[in-house]
Amino acid sequence: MQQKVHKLFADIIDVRYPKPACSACDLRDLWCLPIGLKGLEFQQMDSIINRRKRVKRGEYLYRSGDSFRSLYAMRTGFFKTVLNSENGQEHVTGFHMTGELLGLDAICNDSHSCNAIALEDSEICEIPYSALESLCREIPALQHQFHKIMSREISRDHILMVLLSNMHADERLAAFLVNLSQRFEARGYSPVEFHLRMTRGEIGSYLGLKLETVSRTLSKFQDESLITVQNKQLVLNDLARLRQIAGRPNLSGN
Amino acid sequence: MQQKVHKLFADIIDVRYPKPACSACDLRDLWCLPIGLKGLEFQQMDSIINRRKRVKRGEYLYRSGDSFRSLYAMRTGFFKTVLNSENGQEHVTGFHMTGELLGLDAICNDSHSCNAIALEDSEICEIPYSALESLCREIPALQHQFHKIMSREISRDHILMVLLSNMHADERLAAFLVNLSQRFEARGYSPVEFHLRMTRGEIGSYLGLKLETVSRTLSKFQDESLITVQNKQLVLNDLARLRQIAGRPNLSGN
DNA sequence: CGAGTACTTGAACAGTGTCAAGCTTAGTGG
DNA sequence: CCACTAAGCTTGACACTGTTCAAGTACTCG
Repeated sequence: MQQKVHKLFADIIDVRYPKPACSACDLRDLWCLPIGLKGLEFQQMDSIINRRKRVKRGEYLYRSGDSFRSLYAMRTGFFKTVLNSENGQEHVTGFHMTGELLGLDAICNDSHSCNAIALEDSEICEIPYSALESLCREIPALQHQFHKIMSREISRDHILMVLLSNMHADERLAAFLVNLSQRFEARGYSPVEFHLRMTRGEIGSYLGLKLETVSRTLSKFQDESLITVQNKQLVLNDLARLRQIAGRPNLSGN
Repeated sequence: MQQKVHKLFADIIDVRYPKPACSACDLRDLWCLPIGLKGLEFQQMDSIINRRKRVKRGEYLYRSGDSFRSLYAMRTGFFKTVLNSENGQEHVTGFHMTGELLGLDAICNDSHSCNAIALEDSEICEIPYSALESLCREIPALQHQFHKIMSREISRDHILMVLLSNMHADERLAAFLVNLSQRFEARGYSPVEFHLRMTRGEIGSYLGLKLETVSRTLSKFQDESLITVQNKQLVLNDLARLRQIAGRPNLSGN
């Protein structure tokens, strides 16, 4: 992640590795779990997070079928989640960055239903689920925040469903780029210049398009001077226009 | 709802109208909230459900923008939820029947983001959300069940996203019919003969197809003797084959 | 530096969408 | 109870977006 605009506190907590502390974590400003907690409650939250994992690029955080024990809060890095269907096809259900919670879809089955794969070297806080449920019974603010996070995931998916049913290739791509832009900005990076961590094929899978269509549409945007793209390096030259093409401003919030 | 196979307890609890009792409610066998509760806990659950609503066909249970106070558990009937996007378009995000919980997507915003509209006269248990959160702190089984329900909603949406990105019109339709069949069966109705409560346009909106395509595909299925369709009355003549066309067995479970 | 992966671009094709016309059904009011 | 009307549905012809297949290029990583 280059082009850092605001300095995050990541460095401070890195020295404590491998024991993270929610109280010292900058992700509180995003949508991570501890939003709204106070003094002592942070310590309780810290106490249930037993370790931080490092996941290298290409490695799996969990696989479909793995038994479900923990949720995972992203500290740094970039992930994709992939659902593989019967006929061997893979489908990307999401791209995930700092502050997001992975594994929510596993609660209902007691086992993971998708694969979580790092697209760059990443750090993860493992949150044992049963401990989290216990703590939610003690700390109403944590409980509420957890419910909000699940609810937001549902809302996001509904918006994505609209995108997948109604929108044309260029609208989908524009919405995708605008969404990435917002999310980078919320994390203190440039909203107009960033590095795509996924392949064209992965973008296509996520947006319901073939990789050739993604490639062609990016080329078209470049011809129209909306973006400058060179391999995975991307500059958004006309965010306003991209927003307009996307139609709906938010692909999936945050 | 005709073609009832197993008799439900609906009649028993109807005489108590308007005060429902989870302890006497047959929906426990589905995925409603009180799964796994014991004696006294049922009474606690009953005590927070303050009233049962009747919603007539065509009426709204809630609208996008309404402030969020309660979740709604469906007792009887049939609902659609509709997201309307900026440009005035409507998009059906789900069809909902007995035992399902509506309003989960509203928790994150404190206001509803979609419209819930009855497709037939329905009865609803209103569950004040703050009371539910309180009770979840007291009853671990309820808490866990609530989390499972939200998680399942997320899993479903992911599967629907795969359907919307990858599958052809006939595959979508087949998956849709198989899913309806399963859900009717789980509720004690015939899995092979039922009444569609939604229009072709609503099916199309949900599946990301135009109503003409839905109509054509249904006609095609009929020509191939897979189904018999007359207006909204439907018979599935070859469920196995439909399942095969659908590819993935579950569109959205239960 | 070489091999494999990722990407770009072209041309032909297929599946849905669009537009239009006519038909059926359900609901309303006389 | 029947006639009327609006809404829903079916079907055809045609257009168009995105897919498929293919070939060639450019990266990336060991």
